[in-house]
Amino acid sequence: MRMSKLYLPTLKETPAEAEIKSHQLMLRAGLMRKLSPGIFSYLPLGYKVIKKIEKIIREEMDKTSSQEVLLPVMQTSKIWQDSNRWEKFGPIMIRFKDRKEHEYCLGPTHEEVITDLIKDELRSYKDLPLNLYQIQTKVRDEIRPRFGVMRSREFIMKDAYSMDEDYSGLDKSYQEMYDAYVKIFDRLGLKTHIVEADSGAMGGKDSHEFVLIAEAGEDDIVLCDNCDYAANIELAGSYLAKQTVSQDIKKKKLIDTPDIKTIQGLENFLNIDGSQMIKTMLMKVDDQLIVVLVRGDDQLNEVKLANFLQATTIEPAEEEDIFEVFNVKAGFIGPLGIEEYQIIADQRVKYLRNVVCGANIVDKHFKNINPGRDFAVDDYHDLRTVQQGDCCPECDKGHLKIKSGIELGHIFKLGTKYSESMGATYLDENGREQPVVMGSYGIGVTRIVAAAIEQSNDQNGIIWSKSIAPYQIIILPLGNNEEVQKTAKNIYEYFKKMDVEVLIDDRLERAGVKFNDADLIGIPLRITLGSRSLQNNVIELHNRQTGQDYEISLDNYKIEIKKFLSELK
RNA sequence: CGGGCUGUAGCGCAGUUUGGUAGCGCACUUGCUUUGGGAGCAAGGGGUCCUCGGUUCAAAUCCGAGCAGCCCGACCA
Repeated sequence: MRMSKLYLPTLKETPAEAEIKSHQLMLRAGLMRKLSPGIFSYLPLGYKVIKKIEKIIREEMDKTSSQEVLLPVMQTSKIWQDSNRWEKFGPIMIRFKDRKEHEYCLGPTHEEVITDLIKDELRSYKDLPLNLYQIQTKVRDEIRPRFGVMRSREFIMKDAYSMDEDYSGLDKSYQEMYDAYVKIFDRLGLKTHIVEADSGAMGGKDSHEFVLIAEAGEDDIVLCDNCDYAANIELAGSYLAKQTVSQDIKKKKLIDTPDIKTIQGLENFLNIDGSQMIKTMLMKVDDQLIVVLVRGDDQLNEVKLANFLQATTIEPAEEEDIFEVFNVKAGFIGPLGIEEYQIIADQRVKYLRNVVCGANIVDKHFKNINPGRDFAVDDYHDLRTVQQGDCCPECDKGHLKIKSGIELGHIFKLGTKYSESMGATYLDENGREQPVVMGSYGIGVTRIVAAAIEQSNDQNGIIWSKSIAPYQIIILPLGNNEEVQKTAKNIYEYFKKMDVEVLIDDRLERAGVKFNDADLIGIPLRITLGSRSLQNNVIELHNRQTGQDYEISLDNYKIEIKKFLSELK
């Protein structure tokens, strides 16, 4: 491609709206432009990168038993009502009506469509297993789109759906996708961690995320520094030391805590650590009020609580509810004397002795409170969010690190959630009707572009890996010496003929402009030639990945550069 | 939805406090010079100053309402 013809508007200055590196560079390098918040147009260079990512995903998916389809963006409300998600998905779905007043949405995901698609065609266990995938734009009315393409309202996603007779079939399908994902991310040159994850709104059982560690990531993941334990913080297990409680049990005491409503306030006022307190919270769990206790220095993990209670919605209770249950405002609430409500506590609460908690009286707390003696707990469970430095729940020896990462892929075992509600069944060998057992497998295509840039850039711009670079070679003829122009063109034509993706900067620009743009757009190999180098019968080669420079004789540049091409990462 | 900030040329911004001819840098056009890491000089083009309303002889500037964008939070692949 000749750069004089390429629609590549690069920016010298960083747009003010872009916070993170990838967002800045995607705008500056002319990969995309914003239409409105979270909605982008992809320009030739950006779209070329997207197509390369899609190609790798396609190739690896086609090696599995999955087959590509294309499903609609515009979806009728009916299928969403069938799966009971029309209400549940909430405002994240863009909804609208057609001229006949029929309701539609723009697909935020495709479980419903795929289930609807297969339910009329699948008759027999002989039709299974089946695995279909698509690469499609999804639309979600995100509360707050940000970080460019990282959290956008329109994004391209590869999603696959597996359908099996039973759970052992699902396990196989899941493993096949898991293995394919490992290959895909490897080929993309992305160093991803595979972490245990929560299946969240999608529903289902096992789940893994493929996460790239990056400052800009929105996902917190937990890694052990000793073993290979890795999990999303939403479900990372909490280590519970073998407890020996030897402390004497002291007598309960009411104490004055004027206007002290927070754990930190109590720490300062009483000069006691948060670990010697009980934090009481009232949660609204699927419209039911439940009292939840954690240690004062712990944070409640709502995902763990939701999973334990098999709840779909969890939110902090309203002020009125708190008053109704405890007869006091937040800040002084405690678990004593509220037997008519269910009390659930984090497992670490069980081993607390002589601690502080709210007294359900304004400006008062209790001292020397002991679970069991002073109040009853209906259930103890792991409900706290793990913290940096915690002991590893897996190996017992290592300590946990918390890192932010970018979620690039997510695979779920859905089970029969959708097939049951939507009637996707088949007849088994005994002629009995059974729901199809499903799995769901997503990869964020556009997000990968951003992640790749986050992983690899420097102060001059993007540094693409070989597999997704829009072009492999960029040729910079400097000056307007005719011999230079002619030679550059010959080299360009040669690589074009060899099917190497090559750019030539034939613009009437100064050397500095060409160098800077070449760096900015991150092409792995740069060939420079000017009258100076031509006099010595050489061309200059710069490797963007290693930063190294070479002089290569014009007589054997074809072989030499081919070698460099094959050595690219 | 709550909190904070911002809307002035394609981009980055000043001007708003104290009302009085709409500016700077980059980019763009033309000419000359220059030509190996974002050139120099000269001449030029480009504005509903977010919108609507109000105050005033006079509004980018003051007042009111609205809209949009960005950041933080809740939420989320």
